[in-house]
Amino acid sequence: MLPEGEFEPGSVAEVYRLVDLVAKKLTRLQRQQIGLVELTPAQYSVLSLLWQRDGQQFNELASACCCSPSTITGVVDTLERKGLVARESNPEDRRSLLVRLTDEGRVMERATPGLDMMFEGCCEGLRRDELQQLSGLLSKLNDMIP
Amino acid sequence: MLPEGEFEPGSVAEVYRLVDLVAKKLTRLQRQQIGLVELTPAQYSVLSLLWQRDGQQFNELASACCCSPSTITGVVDTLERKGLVARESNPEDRRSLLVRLTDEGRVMERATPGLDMMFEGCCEGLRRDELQQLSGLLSKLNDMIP
DNA sequence: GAGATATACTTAGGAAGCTAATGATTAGCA
DNA sequence: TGCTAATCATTAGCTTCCTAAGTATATCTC
Repeated sequence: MLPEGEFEPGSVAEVYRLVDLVAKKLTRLQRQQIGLVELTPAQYSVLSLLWQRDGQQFNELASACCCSPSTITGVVDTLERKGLVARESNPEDRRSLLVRLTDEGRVMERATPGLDMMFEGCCEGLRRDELQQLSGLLSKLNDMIP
Repeated sequence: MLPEGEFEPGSVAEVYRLVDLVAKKLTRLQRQQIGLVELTPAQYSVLSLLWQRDGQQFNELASACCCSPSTITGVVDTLERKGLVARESNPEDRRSLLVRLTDEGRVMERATPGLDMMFEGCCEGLRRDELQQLSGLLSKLNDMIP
């Protein structure tokens, strides 16, 4: 949620405005696609992490998703209600729980379009090398922000 | 909320992951600063738009913030409760309302650090020309997404 | 001018996001 | 060993965000 102010060109504030806008637009596109299988972006993110590696702790999921642990509690609640995921006690540390996919949650992967599919054709005006450059700069910026 | 998957380098999906991460991190920084004057990022965005031009319609604010009109209804409700903003009927179109700053809302501008201030020093590792390049690429990408 | 269509805001209901505080468990250290 | 501090998940209370449906007003079309 950012205003279209006049910013010093090349300032971080200007970059923030654009980054925020682009993120919101892409999320909106993603929401449309993902909605076809009754998932929200947040649910998709958590499932994706589990498809990569099943059985993760709440704090792992939170830091990967860049949100607070209490948010993950809520998303996992919803996914559990849908029967896609289950809480399991962690034998190594009784403070923590592991989130694990159910059979249904595992099957879901095949029914769900990947991110690349969702964004296909949405920015054909950007050349390959421009996308890579963008990727590189964003990655560098990302590493610098605490 | 994005997983750290393995992505084809230079794909839109990879750019999305990074854009989303950077946006969240910067918003988190912003929230800390803005919290000192009891504002949320969404409230700050709406106030910023009004500081630039007072008396805007809900749909203008919504499209500038890239969110739905009903979200603006909620944010304006909160700002109104705080006495920073007021609803005013629009003489030109009786369907719409104008959001206008109160005196208190106007004064707020001087008490609030600008975006540039908030992000100062958060990415000194990025050169001036890199920031401008990033800005340019993001802007180009932004124009291509519906 | 009357009816259909479009636009502007609100409401309802739900999900996602935050912070701060709580309860349980573990780790550090004196 | 035993006390303190840190960590993990949850809860409570709010704000923000969405979609879909509702109400009021404008506009278009015949």
